Amino acid sequence: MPRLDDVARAAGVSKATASRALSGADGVSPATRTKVQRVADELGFRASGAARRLATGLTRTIGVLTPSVDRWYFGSVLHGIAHAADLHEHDVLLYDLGAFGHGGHEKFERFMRRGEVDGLVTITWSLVGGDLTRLAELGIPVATVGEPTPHTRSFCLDDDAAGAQATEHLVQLGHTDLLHIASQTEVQPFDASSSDRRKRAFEAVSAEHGLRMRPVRTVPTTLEGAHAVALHFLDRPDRPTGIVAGTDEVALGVMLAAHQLGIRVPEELSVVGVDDVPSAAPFGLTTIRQDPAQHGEDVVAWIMGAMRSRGRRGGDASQPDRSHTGYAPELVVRASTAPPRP
Amino acid sequence: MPRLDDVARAAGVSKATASRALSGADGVSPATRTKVQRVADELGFRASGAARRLATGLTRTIGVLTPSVDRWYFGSVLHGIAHAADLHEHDVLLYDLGAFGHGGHEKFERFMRRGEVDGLVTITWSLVGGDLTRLAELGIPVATVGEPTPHTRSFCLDDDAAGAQATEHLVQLGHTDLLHIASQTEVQPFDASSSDRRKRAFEAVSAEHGLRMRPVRTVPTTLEGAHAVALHFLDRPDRPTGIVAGTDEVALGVMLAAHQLGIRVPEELSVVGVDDVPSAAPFGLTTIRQDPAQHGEDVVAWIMGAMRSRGRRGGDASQPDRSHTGYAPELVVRASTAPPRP
DNA sequence: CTGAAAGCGCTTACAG
DNA sequence: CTGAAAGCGCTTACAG
Repeated sequence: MPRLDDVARAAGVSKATASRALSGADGVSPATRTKVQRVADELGFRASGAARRLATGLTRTIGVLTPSVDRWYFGSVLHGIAHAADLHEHDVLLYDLGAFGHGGHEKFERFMRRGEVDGLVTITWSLVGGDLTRLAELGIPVATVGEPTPHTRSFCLDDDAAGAQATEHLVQLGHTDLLHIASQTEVQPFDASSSDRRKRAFEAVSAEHGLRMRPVRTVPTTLEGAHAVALHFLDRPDRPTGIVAGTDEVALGVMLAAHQLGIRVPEELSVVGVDDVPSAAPFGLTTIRQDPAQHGEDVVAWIMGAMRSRGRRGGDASQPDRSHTGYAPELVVRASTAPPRP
Repeated sequence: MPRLDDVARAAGVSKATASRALSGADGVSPATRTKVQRVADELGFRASGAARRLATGLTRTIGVLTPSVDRWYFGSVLHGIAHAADLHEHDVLLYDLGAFGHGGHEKFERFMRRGEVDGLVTITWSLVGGDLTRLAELGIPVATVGEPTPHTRSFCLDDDAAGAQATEHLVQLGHTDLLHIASQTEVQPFDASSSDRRKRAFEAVSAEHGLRMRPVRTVPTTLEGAHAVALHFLDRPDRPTGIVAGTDEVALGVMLAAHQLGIRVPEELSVVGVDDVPSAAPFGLTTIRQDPAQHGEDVVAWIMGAMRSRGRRGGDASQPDRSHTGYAPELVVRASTAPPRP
């Protein structure tokens, strides 16, 4: 593996000049730059990342802390992050924390001990407020996607609007007897999780329109979990005419249970979800769309900007940016919702 | 941020001793070690990874090259990798290559240019043989999960056995008219992709039992893609009595299409998949189970072992291990398969 | 525009 | 068991 020194020697310049020529720094004559670059290519030179890190203090890496990678939302955010990081020539270091309390916290501590990154994004649900505070004190840009938080910059769907929009869609269709099925949050990070905010929006709209107030059901946050529970509480004559599910997975599980119980959707039961996962369309699920991959791209763009401004002002100059971006929900009407039957 | 030097001074020892005490190297008196550790804790010392990398040449990082993170198989493998890497105190660097030809190759080149890892796992479909050869020459342990390959160590489901088992299950039930629906492989990396091998096994079993030979259909590898295509070719009187789908996503898409066309499963159509995704159970899908997270854990375990033996023998001593591990498939019978109606 | 030199913060023979 | 010193391979003031 050739070193910078080899390139410099072969090009007949000093290490300093070779370094500048290769890094694109200015103050190098065009001729010299071209020559150094050619020699570097010929030799197959690849600068040592470790040496560069040590010299510059920059890792060119952004860290991701997530509770899961094998679920649609998290995978999509991660995809967006990876894509955007690549555009900025940054690597992504993945910390898959797993469920909180199931080894997640030890993994978090390990990150604190040895994770070396220039910027960090945490995908919600794995962290509590105290953790986020510690991260925010790391001296690097930190952002959260999936939940608004007072401790860091944050990005996510406007859950209040999403919950309201889903509920209002059914009210508009004429429903007066609705049930909200919330998906379980494994950890309660801040004052209100996404799930909580969607629930409250449902309740507010229900109250506003004077709907029958049924107690909210909370189910596991997977299709199979929601399905198992729905099989029980749907199988009774006094069931509602419409269901607002906290997520598409839950909605799909409910639809499947309804189908298996011989309850026709939407004739006898309307169902609306939140997410617009890829399988929502073939199942004809009416839902509220969000685009997590876009959120992932946006969070990286913000981190890159924040890194630049910190660099410029030499550190802890101004207050860190802890603003929140809420994405507007978009109702997608399909075949799972209709007016209630008289 | 305190440096090793600060710890050493505060503990009244040299940097060398402090380093040895902290790293757990032997040749340090117990008293000294304890003292150094205590001082390090008090000061909140965290060794610089960059400096350590430069001095040792080890990154304590393993790289993952994958075509996707937001699909069940890839997410699960990644989850297993992350978990096992954590156990070994290694970080994971994620390269989400995306579909080959859609920017995937440029990302691969970027990895070759600046990815610094001690071991590498590539999850199939994103790489072609030439790429794998280059990776194998990197001088670090490289393994592939998802496809057997001659270029590296590899791990995956025994696709031949899986395809045969699925087909034989339907034959055993009495079916003689089957259709295989294969999922599309975006790139054809080696001589036979998973999809190809499942297909060939289907054909071999069909021939062996003298079944009607229908041409294999190939569909997109998502539920929604398979669903759209199945809507067309299922809607005809001469449809088969049983379908062997290349994956659960495809099988689920087919079941949904059948349902929408008024074809009852399993009374009029049996369907079997491969994977056992979480939603297979609630949908009652008969399938061939595999456990990708386990494959991810195994591949990391192998990498750790390979790193140790390279270290021991100082480099390119013996031939690199390019063996293959095929996992035995496991048939899970549910409600989507039954004897054909007379 | 270019170069000599110091420095980033560790680890590890080598000597004692 | 411990320490002084060299070395890992870059970058970046500083001087010219």
